Amino acid sequence: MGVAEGEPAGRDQADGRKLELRVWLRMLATTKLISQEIRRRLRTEFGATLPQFDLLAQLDREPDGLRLGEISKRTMVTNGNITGLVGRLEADGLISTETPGDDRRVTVARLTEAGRTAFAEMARVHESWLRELMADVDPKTCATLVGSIDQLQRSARNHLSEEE
Amino acid sequence: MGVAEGEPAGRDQADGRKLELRVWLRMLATTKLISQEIRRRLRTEFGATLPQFDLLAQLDREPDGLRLGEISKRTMVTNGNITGLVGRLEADGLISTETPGDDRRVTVARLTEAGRTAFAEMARVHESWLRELMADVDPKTCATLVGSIDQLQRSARNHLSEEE
DNA sequence: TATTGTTATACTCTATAACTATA
DNA sequence: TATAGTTATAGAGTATAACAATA
Repeated sequence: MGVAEGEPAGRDQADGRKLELRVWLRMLATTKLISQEIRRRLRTEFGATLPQFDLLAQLDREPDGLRLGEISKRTMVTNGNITGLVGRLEADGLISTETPGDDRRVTVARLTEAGRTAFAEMARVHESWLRELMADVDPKTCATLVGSIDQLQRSARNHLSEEE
Repeated sequence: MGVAEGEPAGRDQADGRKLELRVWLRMLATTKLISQEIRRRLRTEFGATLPQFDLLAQLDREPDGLRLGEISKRTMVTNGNITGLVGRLEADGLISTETPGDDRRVTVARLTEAGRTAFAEMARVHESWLRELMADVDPKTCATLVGSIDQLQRSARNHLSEEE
């Protein structure tokens, strides 16, 4: 979890047994490092949190809005906590909610015009932060990473506790 | 942030401009997916949290213990919050603290015997979880990932806000 | 009965700043 | 004055479970 691994770099290939652990520890540390920086900047520049940004990003690509349960799945935030997140964003005027159809249990959230405008700017700046933070990464490495991480994500999904 | 990217997979290489963003979003989502699972298991099996596990792991590789400030750096947890973490772990009997030298400002934490035993078991099981979750990942991909993520971490470190 | 979402709760993490004691 | 760590505080995240309304 921590940054320092405290082990020589040369034996990465040799010691295959703990390779998964090494990948995970590095990934966790790196993600923590970057996400702390991104969270800090989101807060100071936009007064937003990462889960809020994530939620807005999901709605931004769905002009018709999303049901709260679907938002919960996509953001990996539990239903009960979506209620609070949506409440805060609605209070800020960035999203609105409605019950669109006949099923009165359903709530759909979507971006307001103000929310769409605000998110566009946030996304633009956010992307530039990532380019900046990853400036020293070889583009080929970058391209490889996308696929490798996808593979990792699929594997993890397949082996979560007892489902599907 | 979210899991679904909602874009066709084929253009990863073509659209180089947003490659950094794509890497980051996938990495964040994957890390969240896995760490939620790991946190859940740590809690149910050992009553521990991820930051606690991280702290214990740092102490496990330092038989002489670590100063709190050093723990703070390695775990990327602020000084003020280390106090609380250390307090909880000490209350559980897993670590002990002392002022070893003449400088009475310094506090060093180290694993107790019980803590070392408990962590050994936690680490063993934790490693098996990772092997399980990453079972479908090609070993070569795994080996590549270690280096790629290291490169990414170094880049991010170099471009954090105004330091070093 | 199952589903959608809300409420309630408890705990932890996260971040900041002011503070104490020591050097 | 600078450093090591503590205390205080505020706000969010995280997880669980019980619950209401609807289907």
